[in-house]
Amino acid sequence: MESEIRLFRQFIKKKGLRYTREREAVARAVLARQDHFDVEELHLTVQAERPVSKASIYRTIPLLIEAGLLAEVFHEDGHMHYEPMFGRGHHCHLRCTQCRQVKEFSDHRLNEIERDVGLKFGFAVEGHKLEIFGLCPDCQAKGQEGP
Amino acid sequence: MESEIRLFRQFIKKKGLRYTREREAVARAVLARQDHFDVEELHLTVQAERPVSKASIYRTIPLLIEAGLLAEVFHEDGHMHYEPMFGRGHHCHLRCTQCRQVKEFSDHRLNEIERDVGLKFGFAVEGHKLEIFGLCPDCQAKGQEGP
DNA sequence: GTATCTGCAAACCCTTTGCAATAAG
DNA sequence: CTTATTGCAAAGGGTTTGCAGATAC
Repeated sequence: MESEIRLFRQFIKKKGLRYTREREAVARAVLARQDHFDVEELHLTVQAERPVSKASIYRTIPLLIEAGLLAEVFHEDGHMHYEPMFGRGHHCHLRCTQCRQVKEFSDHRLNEIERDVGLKFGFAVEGHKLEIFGLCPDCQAKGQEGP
Repeated sequence: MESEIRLFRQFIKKKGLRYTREREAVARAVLARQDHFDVEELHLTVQAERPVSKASIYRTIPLLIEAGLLAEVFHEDGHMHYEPMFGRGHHCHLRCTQCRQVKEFSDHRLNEIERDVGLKFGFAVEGHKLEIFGLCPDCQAKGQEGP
């Protein structure tokens, strides 16, 4: 984690910005998480270490994304959800449409599809987002026995 | 198109709801489109035939989605974008991150991935959303010659 | 005739922004 | 010291909702 923090500091400095306690606190909170979260949750996590306003959270998020430490996952329930990029390879999401739990997976065939589609349309592909949705085992079971 | 309208009418009736002029106007506007659109554009399209408030557009959208005539595509620029499902097979999107144009494609390997991931996690898969993004040929060219 | 639906306008919620005070370098 | 950054509170913009009048059936 410390190496990512150093990276973030370098990134901030290189842009001619100031490395503030608030920015570091947000970065640390993001790196400490292993799962998806929204701004509300991130704000609470950050608060545990240092009082930082939501405005600053919102202003720091684009920096973390540009620095490669954070990524938008999907917009749901009227707000954006994020995930840390700390030492994790690219992966996709499998979501239960009932209980909303999210599983992660990756599949090499996606790289092939990405390459082929890029070639076909002449695009310089930068990445992809795949989400598969359905009912998880638990919700399938509950669905059968009734409410 | 008339057959889809009939389908929608059946759907509405079966739910014990009322088949109003407004609902039909929104359904017709959706079916008439072949491309992506947002609520603002849909509202304008509907208005051409009949004055319908935005509130009614918003209230009708979930019905059209449930009826299988409409689908959410992605949330961008602070609002949701939709596409008609009128007689079109499932497809995915290739988007230019610069000019925002969207191409459609489909690939059989996605069905395989969907099936395999579902089996691995025990999910009853309902569908997927794949978006590949990158630079379209035009924007690549413009990028090289400078602004 | 009755219950649902519509339009309007206000409410909501997430996100962004203007500004004076504060802190980084 | 100088300029960027913060917190606050207000503004913004998409979406939802309460309510009285209109409409489907």
